[in-house]
Amino acid sequence: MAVTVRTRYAGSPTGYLHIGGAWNCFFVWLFARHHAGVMVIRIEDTDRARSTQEYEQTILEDLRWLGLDWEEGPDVGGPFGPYRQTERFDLYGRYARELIERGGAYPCYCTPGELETERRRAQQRRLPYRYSGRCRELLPAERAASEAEGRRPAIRVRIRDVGRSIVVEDLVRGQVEFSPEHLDDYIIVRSDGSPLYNFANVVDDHLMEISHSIRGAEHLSNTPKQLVMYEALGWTPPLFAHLPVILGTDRKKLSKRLGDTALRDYRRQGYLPEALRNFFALMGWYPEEDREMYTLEELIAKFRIEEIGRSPAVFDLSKLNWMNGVYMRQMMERDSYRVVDLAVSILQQHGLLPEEVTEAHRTYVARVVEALGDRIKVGEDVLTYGDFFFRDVAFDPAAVERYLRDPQVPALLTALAERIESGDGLSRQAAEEAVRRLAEERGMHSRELIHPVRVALSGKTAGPGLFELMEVLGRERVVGRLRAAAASTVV
RNA sequence: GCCCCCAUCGUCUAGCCAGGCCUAGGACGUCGGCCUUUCAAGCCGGUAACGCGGGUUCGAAUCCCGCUGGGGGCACCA
Repeated sequence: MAVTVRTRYAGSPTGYLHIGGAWNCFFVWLFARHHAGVMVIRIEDTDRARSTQEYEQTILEDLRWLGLDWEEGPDVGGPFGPYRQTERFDLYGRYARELIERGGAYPCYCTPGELETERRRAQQRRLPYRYSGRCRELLPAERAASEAEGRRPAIRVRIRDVGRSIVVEDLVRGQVEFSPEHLDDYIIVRSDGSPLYNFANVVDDHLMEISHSIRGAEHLSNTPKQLVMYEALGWTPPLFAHLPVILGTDRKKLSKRLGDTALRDYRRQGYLPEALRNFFALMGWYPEEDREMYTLEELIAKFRIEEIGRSPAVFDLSKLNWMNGVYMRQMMERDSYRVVDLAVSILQQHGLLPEEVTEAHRTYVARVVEALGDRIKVGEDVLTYGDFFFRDVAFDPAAVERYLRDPQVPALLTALAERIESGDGLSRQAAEEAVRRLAEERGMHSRELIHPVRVALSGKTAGPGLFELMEVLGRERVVGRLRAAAASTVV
């Protein structure tokens, strides 16, 4: 039974794609690729108040950046389109009517205000809220009366009549049983005619012939409601797989509100897509017992949805940082131009390089990157360790306090400046020679000179080797900065 | 409150389904050391977990029950 795997990621454009969504989509994608199936992207924008075109764009962009691709979607089209739910409203209307005809749903004329009152009353009595069921068995005359009042009905699915428990067969969780008495008749179409998630999702998954519905565990409790609809419509539901929820350090579900959970922010800070993917693979799943690093091909080959864990996972930033560093070092060796590209874009973001970079700019950045070496774990480290290559020194007060306060420092810096100035050029060998010789002549340990010089030139106590740093900075700037530091510390 | 899910080091997890191979393995972090002009990187070493209580069994991290804890869901959000 060679069933074609068709799976989908359903994103709602109500904000930037966040880490949890990206992770979810990555697993959906791995599954599709492992089974040589079809990956579909569907935009679930039925919440018109919060959805925007811009967000849809950014979600697609971010997924592409992550390295994912899809055969069908709003931007690439496909045989089951459209792939944007707002463009499928007629479909939902049609199946809502069919559902009513089959007795699986009914119009409900209660207004949001009335329902709110019911809800509050239940709350006061400390009872779990359930819909009163007022519109469940309306006579045609009563409907007409409501219509005459100008009421537009919402549509509710009939769930309370299901006399037996509903079992969800979940690929990662096994069988999960829900008793119908805890389920409620649920609104699937708003009074303005727009569908709600649970309904649109069912209609689309069926029409798009989705074979596997892979989504976050927050949807597990929705599943019985959806199963009721599949059955009422006479449809075969897809296979379900509910992925564990990704938690923040506060042990709460990562959400768009929390900030800094947007994939885009990681991109901006200079994280690498390959590192993110590898890191994602280690959340909720572990391809092998004693290994962390995998190529994409390996992940695709090894991916087995049954092996996914069931417990929520905390997003561990420090592990991501480590892994990004590993990939960064690798890239430095194999494709250093990519690190340069990354550095350039980070510098541009911060206004330290113009929009149009010249070959000379790139060459300079390449030298900086080389000097910084594996201190760059994330793109932004170019700034944290090497901003002074691109702008005036911003002195770290603690560094100044520690290394520039000695009264003999200004004279030393001046003396060094003089020697360097009189030499020609400033290779790292020349720099080293000048520094070491001066130290020797003054009868001091070289590090006693090296530290103050580093602070004078970079403003920091940490960074690339001093002599490389001096070479990249060049004679003129080195001399200027040494003098400037000497002058300001005299005070 | 009700429903559902989950439970191994601080974190990601292996082991659990097919109980002994587990004095519980790996990784991140953290701590110490080496290297070193600083910081990284690298190398070496240490730290740290089967939530609790009952069963079942010769034997339980592994199976069963309860408790506790954590998470998710209960919208005319997705």
